[in-house]
Amino acid sequence: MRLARKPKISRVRKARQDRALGTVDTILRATAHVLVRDGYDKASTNRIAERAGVSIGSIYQYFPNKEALFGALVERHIEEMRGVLVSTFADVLSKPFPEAVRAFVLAMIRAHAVDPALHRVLIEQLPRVGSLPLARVRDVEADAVTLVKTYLAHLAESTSLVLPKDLDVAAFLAVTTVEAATHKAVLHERDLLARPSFVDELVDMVVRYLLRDEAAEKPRAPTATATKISAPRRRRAS
Amino acid sequence: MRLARKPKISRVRKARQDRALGTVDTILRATAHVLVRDGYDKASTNRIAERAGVSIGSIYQYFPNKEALFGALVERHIEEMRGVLVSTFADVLSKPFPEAVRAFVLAMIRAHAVDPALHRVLIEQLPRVGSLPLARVRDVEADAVTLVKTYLAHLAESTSLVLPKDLDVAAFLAVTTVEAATHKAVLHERDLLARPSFVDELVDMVVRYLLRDEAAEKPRAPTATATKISAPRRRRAS
Amino acid sequence: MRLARKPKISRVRKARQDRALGTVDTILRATAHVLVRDGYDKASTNRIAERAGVSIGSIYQYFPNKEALFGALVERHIEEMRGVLVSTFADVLSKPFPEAVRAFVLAMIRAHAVDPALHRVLIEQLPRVGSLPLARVRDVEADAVTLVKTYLAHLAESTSLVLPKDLDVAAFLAVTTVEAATHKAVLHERDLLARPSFVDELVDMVVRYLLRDEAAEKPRAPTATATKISAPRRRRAS
Amino acid sequence: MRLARKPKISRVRKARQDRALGTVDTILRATAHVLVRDGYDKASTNRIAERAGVSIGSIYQYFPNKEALFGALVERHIEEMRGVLVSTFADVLSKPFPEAVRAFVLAMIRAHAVDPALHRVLIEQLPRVGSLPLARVRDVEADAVTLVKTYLAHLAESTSLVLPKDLDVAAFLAVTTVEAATHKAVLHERDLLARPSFVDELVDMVVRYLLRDEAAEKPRAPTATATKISAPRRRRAS
DNA sequence: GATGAATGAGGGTTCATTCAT
DNA sequence: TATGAATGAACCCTCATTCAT
Repeated sequence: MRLARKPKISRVRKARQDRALGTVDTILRATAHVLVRDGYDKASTNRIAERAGVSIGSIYQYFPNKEALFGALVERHIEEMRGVLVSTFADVLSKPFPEAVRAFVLAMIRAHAVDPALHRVLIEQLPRVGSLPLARVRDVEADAVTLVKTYLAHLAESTSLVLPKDLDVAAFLAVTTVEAATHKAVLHERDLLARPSFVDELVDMVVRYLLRDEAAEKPRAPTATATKISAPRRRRAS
Repeated sequence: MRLARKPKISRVRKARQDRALGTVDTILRATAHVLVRDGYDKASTNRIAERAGVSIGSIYQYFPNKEALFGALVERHIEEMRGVLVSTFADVLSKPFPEAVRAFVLAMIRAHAVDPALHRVLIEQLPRVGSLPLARVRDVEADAVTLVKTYLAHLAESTSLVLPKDLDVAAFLAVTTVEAATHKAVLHERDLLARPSFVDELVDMVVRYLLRDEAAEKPRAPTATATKISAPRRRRAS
Repeated sequence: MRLARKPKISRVRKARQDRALGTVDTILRATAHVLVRDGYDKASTNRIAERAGVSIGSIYQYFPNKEALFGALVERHIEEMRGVLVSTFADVLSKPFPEAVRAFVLAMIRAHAVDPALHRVLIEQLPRVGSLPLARVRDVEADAVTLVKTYLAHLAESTSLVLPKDLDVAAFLAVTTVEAATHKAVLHERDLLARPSFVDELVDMVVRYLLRDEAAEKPRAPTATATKISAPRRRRAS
Repeated sequence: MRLARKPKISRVRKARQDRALGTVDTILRATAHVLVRDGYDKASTNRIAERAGVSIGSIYQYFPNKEALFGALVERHIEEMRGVLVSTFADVLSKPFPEAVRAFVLAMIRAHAVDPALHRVLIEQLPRVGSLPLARVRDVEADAVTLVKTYLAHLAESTSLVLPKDLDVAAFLAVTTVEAATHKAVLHERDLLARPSFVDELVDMVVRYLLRDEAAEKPRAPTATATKISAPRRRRAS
């Protein structure tokens, strides 16, 4: 007979560790932990409360329901990722093109590295029926697309670079490509990700795509470095 | 004991419609329908049975449990997509390079167009904890990567085309890019997808990436295939 | 996906073996087999039908419902046991007392040996809520008690044997003791049952109880061995 | 979601009655009640919860599953019976033999009288497939057999009493006989049980069996204990 | 008769949520 | 505020029974 015994010793200790943190934070951490450890299906509110070292009632003190709880976690995770992205974007804009792309790629990788395990459960297991996780991710991606498009439009106007004509599509492809490659690599192809060529190739791909070279027509254009240099030069030469 | 069952006219009519189809097929269709209409969390076996116009027992006559039911649906969907892909791949191999890429892209779009709504729920909502759904999708993608890599290796040997050095990464990027762009466009960016430039740009991106032109340096290198010609011109002269 | 495949080859073969038997008999055998092999909880009508090599419909052709099916099996088993008992009882009546007891004990053991495995499931697992198994067993035991009582009464009248005064209780105790000891030994104490002393002791117990010795009054009655000998001698001494 | 719950007056009142008792106790009582009233097959967890005046969830708060629930009930019942038995056994050991037997028989009757109706369902209807109910009963009986055997061995050594040679069988028969007779009488033959002769006869049977009188052969053998004396003497003088 | 696909009431169990303390 | 026992709708699944063929 299993009576409700509570040898919650370890639980209590764990909870104490987080004592400094607010209860909300403790709950959110526990949510992430349980989600990663046990998967979405097993992540019941009771289990989360247990892990957090608080009573189930306390969860409902701060979150109206389970969806809101997961929503807050998603929001928080997305914001962390966005933070990494944004802090990088800042100086991306001022860099010469190929370097900007590389910075963008690295930022994306860094963003995905914030908490890959959590990211994975969030993306793969959370029910996306409501408007929760995936929708928020899409929002972020949409933001990125807009940003990139703006950046490209700016480039096109202020430099002589030759860019794809349909900037909507171009920005979409650039962002989608970098995000998808990064995402898949971080989650499922760690060995590919580890190769130096991974970033190089990904950057190369995006640069080659976005940057159309006029150089072909002007064979002698001496470019110091491969990618970086050629690009600028290419623009509306004629 | 089964007493007078309530008429449930629509249910009966629905059932009669599908009478010609096997029960298994009816159930699978209902599963897809409910999944798309109500989302995974609401797709209970009882709801599916109701939609199928069969009793809950009939589902368990053909599927040992719910997971197997969804598994069968995933399998079926994946096979349909794979069918589209494979039937296209056949002649891809014999085509000159850029056309091969275009064929590949179109095949991927067509594959995703088989049942986009279902594809979406399957990808986004099915719990990927078991081994079924996502794993199967990854299998297919892994197959695609292998195929592409083989194809590229073959190209590199039998032609004078210059390809990326790290073919593992190259194949991964090519497949991931095309799949991701296609997937996202089909599911969430129908207006981008509708533009003629979408395919053009996607093809362009992949071709520009995979194909490095030596022609610039070796103007006379006359390559028979169309492949060489278009791309070549692009690269940096110096 | 588990479709209703029917590689019922072995099933069919099994069924053929019983082809000579009537369908009812085949079903009853299958019922016993499944009951013994899988236990009551797993003995579903479908499983029984499968084992019998007939369709589930055929069972309902011959038995109105599951209870009736098990009822028939119980009836049959009880009758077999009763047959063994009765055929023994016939000559018990004419035997001198201690031998009669021994014959009775042996008959009981033989009766329980008819199909111990089946007997066990029937006794231990069949729901006795209705009036089915246990009730029938009790009927048989009640019959036995009556028989024994009659026998004892007859003995008391026609001989000078001294018997317990309360023949109701005496008969009850005698039958209960022999049945219980036999039952438990056959089902759970095979090693005790195998000892020669088992039967000897059981017979001894009953004889000592039923037969009160006049010897006490006749101190010199020299009995060679303790139990065995004293008893016989006791017989119609007067 | 829990909307306005229906009054269910009796349920509430019943619940209030037991409010003092722990929920576990209430559930266990309800289980026993339903088991006795409706039989095992009808004793669904929902029915038990209803009877207990608690929600079905409360059952699962304290018992991991249905088997554990019944297991706890069996355990509890067995312990109660064992308690009665043990408290009696204490002074059995110090008593002269026939009185010890009588005490044993009375203890067994008292033990079976703890809750005969429950005892009956537990013994007759609980599926003994798992390891719980029947196994536990057998454990108790095995303990009794061991105890009795030890007691007899002690007697044989420390007194001049003549006992059966095979003490394994003797102890088995003694315990089985007393248990079976008691069990059947309590459950199905209340009128026999009510007769004073019932206990007398049962005690008589066991004593006669276990105790072999040397007195016959050795008239003068004066045995201190009451045992020897009573037995012989018992026979009808006339 | 025989078949077996289909039926659906009902069983055990889970877990988000409430509320008296 | 915090607690956690209690709640009960709903889920997945089983299986005795039916009936059109």
